[in-house]
Amino acid sequence: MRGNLFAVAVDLVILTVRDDALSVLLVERTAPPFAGACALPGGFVLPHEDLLDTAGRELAEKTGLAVPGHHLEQLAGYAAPDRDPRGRVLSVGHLALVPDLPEPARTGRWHPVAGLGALAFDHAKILADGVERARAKLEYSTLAAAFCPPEFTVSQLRRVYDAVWGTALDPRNFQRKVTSTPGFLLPTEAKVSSGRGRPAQLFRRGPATRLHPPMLRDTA
Amino acid sequence: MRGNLFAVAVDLVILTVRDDALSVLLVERTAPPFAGACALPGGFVLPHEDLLDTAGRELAEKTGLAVPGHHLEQLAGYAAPDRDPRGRVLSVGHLALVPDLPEPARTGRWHPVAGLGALAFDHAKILADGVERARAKLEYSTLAAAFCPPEFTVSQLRRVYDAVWGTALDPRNFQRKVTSTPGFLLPTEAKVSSGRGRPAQLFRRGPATRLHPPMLRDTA
DNA sequence: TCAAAAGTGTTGACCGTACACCCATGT
DNA sequence: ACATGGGTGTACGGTCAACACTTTTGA
Repeated sequence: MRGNLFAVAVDLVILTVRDDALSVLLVERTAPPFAGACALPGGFVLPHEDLLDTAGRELAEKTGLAVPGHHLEQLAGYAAPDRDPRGRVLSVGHLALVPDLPEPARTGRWHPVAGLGALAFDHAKILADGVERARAKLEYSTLAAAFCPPEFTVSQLRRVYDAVWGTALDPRNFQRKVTSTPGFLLPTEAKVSSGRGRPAQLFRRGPATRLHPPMLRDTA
Repeated sequence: MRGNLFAVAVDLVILTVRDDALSVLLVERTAPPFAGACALPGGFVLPHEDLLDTAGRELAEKTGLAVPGHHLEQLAGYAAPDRDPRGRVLSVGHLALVPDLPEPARTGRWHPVAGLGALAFDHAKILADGVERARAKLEYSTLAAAFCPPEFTVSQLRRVYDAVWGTALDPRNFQRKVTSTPGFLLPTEAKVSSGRGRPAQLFRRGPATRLHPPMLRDTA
């Protein structure tokens, strides 16, 4: 078998919406290269693991979140010859969408993706790809609900769209759109009053995964 | 640097439309494992290469096509621990869309993707992902033209959609849709008469890359 | 009573589908 | 003349953006 050998790592773009801002979990590097810089959390693939296993393990280690029930998908492979000064490392980027959490226990901090500084390695590129994937997927899937807690209101869901897209969607049309898509939102008995105004119906995620027709984002 | 080492390969899903059938270029394996079985063309990443370099080199070797001017994109990484009996091999699948060619010179043969037998390794999965990606991209991009020769008619383009999607789109509405999308098709001076009927206008690919609004495929 | 947020009704514009119809060519 | 495929016109129906309007709460 010809070909030189690579170390294979998995890096995670873990996104959430905090304070109406799309945010990513970053860790600070303590060892060279790029010591002191921010980086995506990640790690090497162990002998018995498939890529998604490694990604799920890293997600659990960094956030305490179990993989089933949280969205995790592969983004792409990154293998530029000089991307790691230590040698030939191929990294497989992954995208995770999680609800807003208390500050993660172990390591890492949330950073709004807007106005972020330089990142270690080619992680800025991986992050950009992840953000772009997330933006695109909200259009034609029900994935926005992955950013919400188990029970949420239509307003919370709309704030997710507005944060990810930088839009200001019309609350009335948005309401009709999502509630009239079969299987997107399951109504619960409960209502919740968030300070002012009429209390909102609480919903759970439904079984639907595709959004037909898609949500349009040009209402910037 | 911890982690065990991988050999890294690139496998190509090279699709075309031949005789109104979506077809893929496959090579027959001569050496074990899977000797005698069909497989996607591919090869190992060389020391100085990035992934797309390797994919472009393989595409040129197998089809004689130059990379600039032909669509080539990464699909995903595949790294199940037991996917190659020789050891730990990570393969990065790539998707190429090419016009109908004379039977490729060196090696490999075109096979319609419908009713294909078993493939070596996990190549059936990679192929399925590539086909699905191609199907999805025709909806919202002008990529269908990548399956056509430099000059083509609206009918040829429609046959691409029908072959990839298994649809029978309405020729009249299709015509209006593609000709009214700015930058999709550039009219040329020439017309061509394909045996019977009124000669058709010849077009070239335009600069547009997105299709807005998307082409819909439910007219099965 | 007022402000604010949740939710419903309605209208006009746009787009996709379906299909009638005309155009240009080979036999 | 006729069949065949290229291309245009048009009417119907669905969806979306915009916005008036009602409902339900806290202050």
